[in-house]
Amino acid sequence: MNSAKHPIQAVQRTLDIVDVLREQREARVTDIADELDLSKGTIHCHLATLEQNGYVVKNGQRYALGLQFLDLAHHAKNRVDIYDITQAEVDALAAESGEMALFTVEEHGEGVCLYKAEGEDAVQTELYVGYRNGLYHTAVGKALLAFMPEERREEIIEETEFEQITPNTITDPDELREQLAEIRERGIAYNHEETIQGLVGVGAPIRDQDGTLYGAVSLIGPVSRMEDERLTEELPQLIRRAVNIIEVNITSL
Amino acid sequence: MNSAKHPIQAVQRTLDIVDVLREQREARVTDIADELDLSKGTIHCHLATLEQNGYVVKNGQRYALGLQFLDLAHHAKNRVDIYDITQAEVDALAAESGEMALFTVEEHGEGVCLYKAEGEDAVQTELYVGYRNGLYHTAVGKALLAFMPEERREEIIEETEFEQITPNTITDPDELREQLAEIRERGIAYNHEETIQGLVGVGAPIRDQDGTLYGAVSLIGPVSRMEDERLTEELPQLIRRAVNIIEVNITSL
DNA sequence: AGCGTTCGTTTAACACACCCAAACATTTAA
DNA sequence: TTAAATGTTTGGGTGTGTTAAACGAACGCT
Repeated sequence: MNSAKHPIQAVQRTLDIVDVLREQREARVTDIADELDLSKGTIHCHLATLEQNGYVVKNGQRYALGLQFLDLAHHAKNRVDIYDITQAEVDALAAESGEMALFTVEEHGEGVCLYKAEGEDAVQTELYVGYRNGLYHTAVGKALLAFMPEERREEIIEETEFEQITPNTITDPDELREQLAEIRERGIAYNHEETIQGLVGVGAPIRDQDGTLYGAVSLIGPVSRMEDERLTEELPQLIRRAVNIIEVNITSL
Repeated sequence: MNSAKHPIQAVQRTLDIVDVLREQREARVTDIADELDLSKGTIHCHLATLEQNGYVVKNGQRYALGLQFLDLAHHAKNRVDIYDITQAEVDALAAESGEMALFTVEEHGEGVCLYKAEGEDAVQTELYVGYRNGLYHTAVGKALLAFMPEERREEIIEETEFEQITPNTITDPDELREQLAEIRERGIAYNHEETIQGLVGVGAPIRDQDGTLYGAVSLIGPVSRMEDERLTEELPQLIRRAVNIIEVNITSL
């Protein structure tokens, strides 16, 4: 009996091994065997298979993720049609504002950063291309939630485990729903130190004429620079302009 | 009897499926089943396992690579210690020269592009981060070959299948060995339209004091701009400076 | 040097997990 | 409404992945 509830064991083991390598950067056969509670022989076979395919490299006894994943990442990214167009505009946003600019899409109910550009004064964060975030506590996330089909939104909110990351993080589904309604009216979403203390974000969704949601862009920076009319006027204006250019270009795809 | 010669079948199948998705961007169960000559049920189970882990997404009937690979790519990249340092210098190279600048490392006997930066007049190529190239026909590739341990070099040359990509491509192992000796003396490697007609490259290796090879950087541009003393003096000078800065920084790791 | 430890790798055999074919469900086309 | 083509589920047989144990290689130690 195989189905979604019964994943293929051998494949799942391989993915678990990959996950260990992702977290550890380097690991030996024994380390992984201990970690996953499997025999050394098993781990060895899996690693050999992965290595043959370029997904794993070994120097001496240490195994690590292979660069073949870069190729897959490239192809996964280019599946998103608007990637190229958006990249240029996010660069522009970063340059104009001096802050860090991000392009994020939704996948499996989470936000995935697809591109980031650093302006001159950009904050340094651990955020990287591929980083996954809960949608409920970021500017892009709320922008995405606000403008996706209601059905999908409720599905995601239902499955979300709200976590109090900072004092400002929204942990009540109904409070979130209220904010999302406001965002739909305003067209702009904010993150008031809900993810990291001292960090504020402004974001907006990217949609085509039919209202189909493609992703969202945002600017993030320190609370000291993100206040008053810069936060309520200047930056939203920059973002609106960028989103507009992207949306115009969607039609010509 | 399991060993490197007998990879785990189920895992290999999953990797084959991923490979199909890489090439096709989108595929249905039946497409993949036909392509790999496996039953639909089998493909379905594999895809379900991959989807549960975020490595595959499906809209309707169509399956595609998931963005989880971006995360793995990030971690695979950051395994290369000098990535951060090099990135900044490659950016500088691109800005100073106006051409396209690349950072490449060797893996499994091939060159893998880890970072690219586009100068103002940069040529547009299909080359992307993660792109794999034969070492024998690129500037970075020859720079890597020239300065790696002789044993490894011969091992790679032995396994290489030389292909006449352009009229200028080197297809004779001994001719390659001669060029590599010159490159070792000069410290600079060239690609004279050996990969793409009209495209010229200049590259140099990155090494530490012990002579350990870390990777190589290069500038590539149209033959019309890559001639005379710009090719023999100006660009090599830029590259030497960049490499030097990187090499100095290696010590402080 | 020689021993002991600690790895990775190989081996053979058994349990069971994967694959298939076919039935079912679901969508698309006519 | 019917028909065709697709995704999904099922159960059973076989070939395969797992394991434990033995082997070999590479250290570090006294």
